[in-house]
Amino acid sequence: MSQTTPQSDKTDRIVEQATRHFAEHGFEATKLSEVARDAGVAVGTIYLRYKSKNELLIAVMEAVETRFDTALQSKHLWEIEWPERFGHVMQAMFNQAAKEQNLVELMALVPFALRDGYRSGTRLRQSIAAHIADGQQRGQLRNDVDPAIAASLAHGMVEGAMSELMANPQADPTEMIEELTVAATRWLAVS
Amino acid sequence: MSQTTPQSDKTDRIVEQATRHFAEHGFEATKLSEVARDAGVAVGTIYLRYKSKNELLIAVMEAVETRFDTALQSKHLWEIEWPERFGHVMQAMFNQAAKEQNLVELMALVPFALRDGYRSGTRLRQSIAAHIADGQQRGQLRNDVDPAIAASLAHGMVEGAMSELMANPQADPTEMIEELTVAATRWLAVS
Amino acid sequence: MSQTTPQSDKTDRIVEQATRHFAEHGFEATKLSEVARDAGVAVGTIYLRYKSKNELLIAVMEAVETRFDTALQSKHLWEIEWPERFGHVMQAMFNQAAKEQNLVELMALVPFALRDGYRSGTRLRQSIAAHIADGQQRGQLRNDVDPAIAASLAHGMVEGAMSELMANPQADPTEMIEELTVAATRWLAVS
Amino acid sequence: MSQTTPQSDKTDRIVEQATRHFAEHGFEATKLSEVARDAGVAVGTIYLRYKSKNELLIAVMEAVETRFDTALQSKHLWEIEWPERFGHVMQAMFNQAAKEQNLVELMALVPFALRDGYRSGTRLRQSIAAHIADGQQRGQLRNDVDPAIAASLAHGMVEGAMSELMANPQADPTEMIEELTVAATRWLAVS
DNA sequence: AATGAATGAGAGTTCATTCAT
DNA sequence: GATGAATGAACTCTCATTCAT
Repeated sequence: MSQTTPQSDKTDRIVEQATRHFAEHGFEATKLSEVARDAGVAVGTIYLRYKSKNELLIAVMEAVETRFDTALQSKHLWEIEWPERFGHVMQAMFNQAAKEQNLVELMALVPFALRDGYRSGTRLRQSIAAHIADGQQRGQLRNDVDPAIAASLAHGMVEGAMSELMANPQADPTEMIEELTVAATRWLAVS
Repeated sequence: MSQTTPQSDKTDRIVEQATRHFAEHGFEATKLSEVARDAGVAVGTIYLRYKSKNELLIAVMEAVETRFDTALQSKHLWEIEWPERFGHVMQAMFNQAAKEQNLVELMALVPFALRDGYRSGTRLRQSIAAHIADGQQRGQLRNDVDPAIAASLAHGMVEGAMSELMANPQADPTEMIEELTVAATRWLAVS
Repeated sequence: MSQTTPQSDKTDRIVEQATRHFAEHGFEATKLSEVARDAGVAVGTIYLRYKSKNELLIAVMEAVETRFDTALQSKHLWEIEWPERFGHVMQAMFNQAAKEQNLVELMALVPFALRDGYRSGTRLRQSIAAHIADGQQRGQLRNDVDPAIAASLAHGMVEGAMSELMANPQADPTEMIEELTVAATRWLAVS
Repeated sequence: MSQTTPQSDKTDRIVEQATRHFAEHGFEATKLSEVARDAGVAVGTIYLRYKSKNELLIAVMEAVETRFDTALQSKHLWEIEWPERFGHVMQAMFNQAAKEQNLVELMALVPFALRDGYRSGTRLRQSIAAHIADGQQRGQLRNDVDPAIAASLAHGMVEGAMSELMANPQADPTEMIEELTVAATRWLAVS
């Protein structure tokens, strides 16, 4: 089903290594020569696919957001009732954030590199907003809250939890997810 | 009353301009030559005070955190009852975050530049945690929540709100603060 | 017969110009930008070959020593009997020293730049010591002198002669070589 | 007899520390701020006495040469007969060179820093030449050698010996002085 | 399409020198 | 005379980007 031409193979390896380097060292400290070396291609090959380092970063960030999105749009998730769904949504975001590790931090960095052309997190917040709107339509979430605003606050809470976890490695992830769920439920569920 | 030696004068201008440049362009894109020029000093003068660009960034971040801290520790704030205090704390953080603009984003960036020696946001989260603990002691906030966790989630929410505001300039700050307050109240106030 | 790839071509020009600049201005006063310009390459090209200015100096010094060495190890020289060989050895060192001009002075400078990793003159002194040992084995030179010590004194004498010649341009090189030869012969030849 | 005003006191300390720093780190790597600090004066004070770093180096080198000179012109030395005097002259130069350590190397460096205005070693070679001329007048040294040339070769030999000693710390100074004396005697003494 | 040697603009940093106090 | 904070020119080194092969 999925075609793997030699080209797409290289593209995949480039994005994979770029993701790793951006996550580990940040944007500026990532050297295209090292990305190329680790991807097993020549520097020039990267430039056949992306016009600049900036564009490569955009491609990486879009891939990250797509993965978040996919996690949030799994059919299974949309079938769960509220407020139980909170736990699952939080868990999904959290899992993804944990996998992507520093890329979550990196997303905050993008605006500096690319004042224009890229607004990180937008798609992600839209997916969360869609979940919340769904809950409102089902009458299971309070409808006195703008889904977009609720989504950005919820997104911020997950990032806050990740941030605490990174600053404080002995914190307990399970406890944090639970607290996230409790907070969201009290705040948004119909009483 | 307040002493202003020529030295401290220059230091102030350097930190002020560095803050502005870091906030507007990020760490790497900030040029010390421009910071110096805008502060009205020579590049070398910066180096009399800070051993490196990294150290200058640390100084800037510490000043930012101090300002947040000061806002959160105003005596007046600590005299307000809960859950009303939520509104004022949120407002205070929000005001400060709005003033510091992109520095909030920058705080997420620091770890890449200075993987060690600096953990941004820690002091700020501790101040919030102190407020929450205070509310618990007064019996006005639920005490089944760890203040440290609650603080990081609350901090995240404010950042999420700021992020939304920057991505979406026609969003209404007043509405966001209100929503922040409502969310925190439902989540943490004793019912 | 002799392969000249574009790369080795550039390397040669870089070393050639670096040699000239180091010799004319010393280590610190040599500007890589000027070396690059005179070699007809970009600064970055130098750094593709040498990790730092220090490494470039080492490469230059090694090339100088190699040239001295080659001059002293010419098969023809080793076939001459003692004490006649003194004249030829002295002449060879002297010619080389005259060609390399200030690089001889530069060799004394290296230790400051590279306290470690490079000991200049060592190979040269070893070559001279080999000649002297050869004369002793043939029974044509006194064998109550340690060849290593004799080599360092002889080497010093040549440098002293060069030094005099540079301080005092109207001195006569031929006379100095003759005097060097006489001194060495009286000192080391079996009577 | 010798007046020690506060000024000359400071001058002495400046030259003393400058000597140490130049000897230990070379010309370029010597920082006037450190010299000043170690001499217990302000940087500006150095500039009240010397117009530039170059001039300070000249002052240091002149002081070094003066010390060598003084050692070679001690009345006692001039009363010794030849060829015995060789041993004492060699010893005197050697002692001084050992004390001044790297300054001997530094003397070779001066020409780069000060292409004009200073020719190092000249006075020293003149003092040696005077000794040799004295031996010739007394009929105790061969007079078929130009004292100036002989002096430069002899000077070179001592530097060669020092150089060997620095490159090869387990070499025996006593043996080297002895060898220096033997060489000079065979070369220059009337048979 | 792929390569990777070459480019060169640009930044952080240092430190001799000055001069107001 | 003495100070030392301030200056700013100048250097080494990096790395995104290009392009001949």
